[in-house]
Amino acid sequence: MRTTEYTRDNMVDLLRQHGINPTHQRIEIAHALFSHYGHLCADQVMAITNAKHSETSKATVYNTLNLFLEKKMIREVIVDPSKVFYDPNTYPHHHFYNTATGELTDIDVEDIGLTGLPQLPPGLVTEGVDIIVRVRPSP
Amino acid sequence: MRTTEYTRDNMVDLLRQHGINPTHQRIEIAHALFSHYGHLCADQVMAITNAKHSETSKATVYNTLNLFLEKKMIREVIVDPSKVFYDPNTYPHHHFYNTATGELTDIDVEDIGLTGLPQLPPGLVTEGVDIIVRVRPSP
DNA sequence: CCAAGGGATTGGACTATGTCTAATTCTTCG
DNA sequence: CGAAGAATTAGACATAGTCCAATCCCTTGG
Ligand SMILES: [Mn+2]
Ligand SMILES: [Mn+2]
Ligand SMILES: [Zn+2]
Ligand SMILES: [Zn+2]
Repeated sequence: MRTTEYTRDNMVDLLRQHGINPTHQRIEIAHALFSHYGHLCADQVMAITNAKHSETSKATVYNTLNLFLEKKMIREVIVDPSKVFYDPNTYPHHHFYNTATGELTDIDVEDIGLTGLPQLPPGLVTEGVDIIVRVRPSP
Repeated sequence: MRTTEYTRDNMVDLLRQHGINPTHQRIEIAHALFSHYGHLCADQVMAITNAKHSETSKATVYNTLNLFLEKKMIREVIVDPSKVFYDPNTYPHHHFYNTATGELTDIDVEDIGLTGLPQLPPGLVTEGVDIIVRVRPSP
């Protein structure tokens, strides 16, 4: 449960906390992701940041999203073979994916119990566990 | 545990069992998927079916993979934003995904216990649950 | 204040996966 | 055989994402 206000000033702090130099475009992109608080894909981020009148290029949108990922300020959700979703919620959680509408909904990890994962072969380490529940409108 | 031999004749039966007219190209593609018994992507399927000397076009590879999916003879695994993997194992199961090598490994669903999934909103029905454990070589 | 340097941004070319279409070929069956 | 329908095909097309060299911008030190 988040109560923070997603002002541009707070975005600056957030960027700094992740070791990211807060430039104008980065602040706008962070603001788009966090104020919208949902699961956006790159073209939606681009549309939102360019909605008013400022210009942010496609290259910068992708550069920035990949930088945010690298610095773990956001995470990606891979459920659709044709595009990546970017998720401002980096707290571990899972997803419902509505295959008819493309809508993603969070599932709190507290609720979930997952047991019986096999031992990893030696030399491997777990990066994360993604649970995706694919849903669609009943017929 | 599968013990079937993946001969072309058996592929013909398998295609018929799924209501698919067994043509030369479809038999070859099914054979590639099932004899390799792994998780292949479209370009690998195409490379394998065209390895000897016969010709199967890119359009046919995609047509056929999508037909197999539709008829539920195979399933798709979405873990990499840049390509789909096709899985001849349609028995419910989950996956390890090695993000360094791109390798997918099955996790038997018998082993797994999953509890606490929230109730679905009315009007929605579950299509499937995918658990992906992303792993990488230890540092 | 200016100039230099490094980081950030940019347009546009490029790549890769996947789709579409219209023409062709193959199969089935009377 | 000949017609009809199904399957295959080459190649154009769509689209997400990457790459690159040129430019821009911001900091800093003289
Ligand atoms: Mn991608
Ligand atoms: Mn498998
Ligand atoms: Zn989420
Ligand atoms: Zn599998």
